[in-house]
Amino acid sequence: MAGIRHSRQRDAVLDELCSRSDHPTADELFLALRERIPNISLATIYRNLALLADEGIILRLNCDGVADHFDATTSQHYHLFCKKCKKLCDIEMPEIDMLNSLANTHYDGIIESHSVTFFGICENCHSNK
Amino acid sequence: MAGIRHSRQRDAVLDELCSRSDHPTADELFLALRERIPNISLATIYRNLALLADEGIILRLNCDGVADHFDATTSQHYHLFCKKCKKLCDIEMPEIDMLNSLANTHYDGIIESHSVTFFGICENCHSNK
DNA sequence: ATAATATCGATAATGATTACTATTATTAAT
DNA sequence: ATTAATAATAGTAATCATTATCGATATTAT
Repeated sequence: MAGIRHSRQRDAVLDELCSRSDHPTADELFLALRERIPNISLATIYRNLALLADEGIILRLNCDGVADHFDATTSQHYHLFCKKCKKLCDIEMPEIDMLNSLANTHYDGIIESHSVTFFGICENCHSNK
Repeated sequence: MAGIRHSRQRDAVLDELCSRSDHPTADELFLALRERIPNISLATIYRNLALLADEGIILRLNCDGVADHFDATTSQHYHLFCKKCKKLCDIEMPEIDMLNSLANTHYDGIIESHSVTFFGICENCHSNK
């Protein structure tokens, strides 16, 4: 929150995102936030999510085709996209640093970072089977 | 091409994609293909790319926010998104099988596959520095 | 050659996201 | 606390990638 202005709407966006463990889309946040702030605009949600993501305060999760999801947990973790419930779930595991160096041994460019998404079945769907 | 019908347009889409080493978007293919087939429709490109991807004949590459890219090389390789030229480049390296098993040791669901994208600077941009 | 079926081109529709604008709120400086 | 400068808001229009629709045309199995 370094040097970022505060507004009721901006604070509410971050607050709502921090309070949930799922990874809502802008539209899902919109539905939740209009309970508190009835006339909040969807554009305001998008604007603030973009700003917070640019500042590194939240994460923007891009999962193919569908709307972006957002995550207030910026500490190291990975995500799994469950093919049953179609949700993004957290996988807490240390960063796989060797991926970058491994790629570098096969490539003459500069590998700076990577993004990994796992696919399969989440804990919930698996245990409720 | 098991059991798939052929048409001038469909063959041309696959042909064009196979002939290039970049990873064009539907629109980029559209621009190239209308040289050969002046009245080809953008919808036809999209329709055939979707079909070919569903059949596993080509790959759909989803890179955040922007239009999907397509790749006729389905053999194992990874991609790097170059922050200088903003292009997707191939990284030829064997599949990192241990990623799935590593994730499984940290997670109680079922990890079936993963997708990795690297970020950095491609060979071209790096050597032309 | 014919009938059944898939594909085509053209374009409208959709869904996610961004841009625009007049109004309102927040901040920094008096 | 007032004020001036600046940023954020709501509401909505616009954009961009992609998909759906539909009547006309092409492809395939018979």
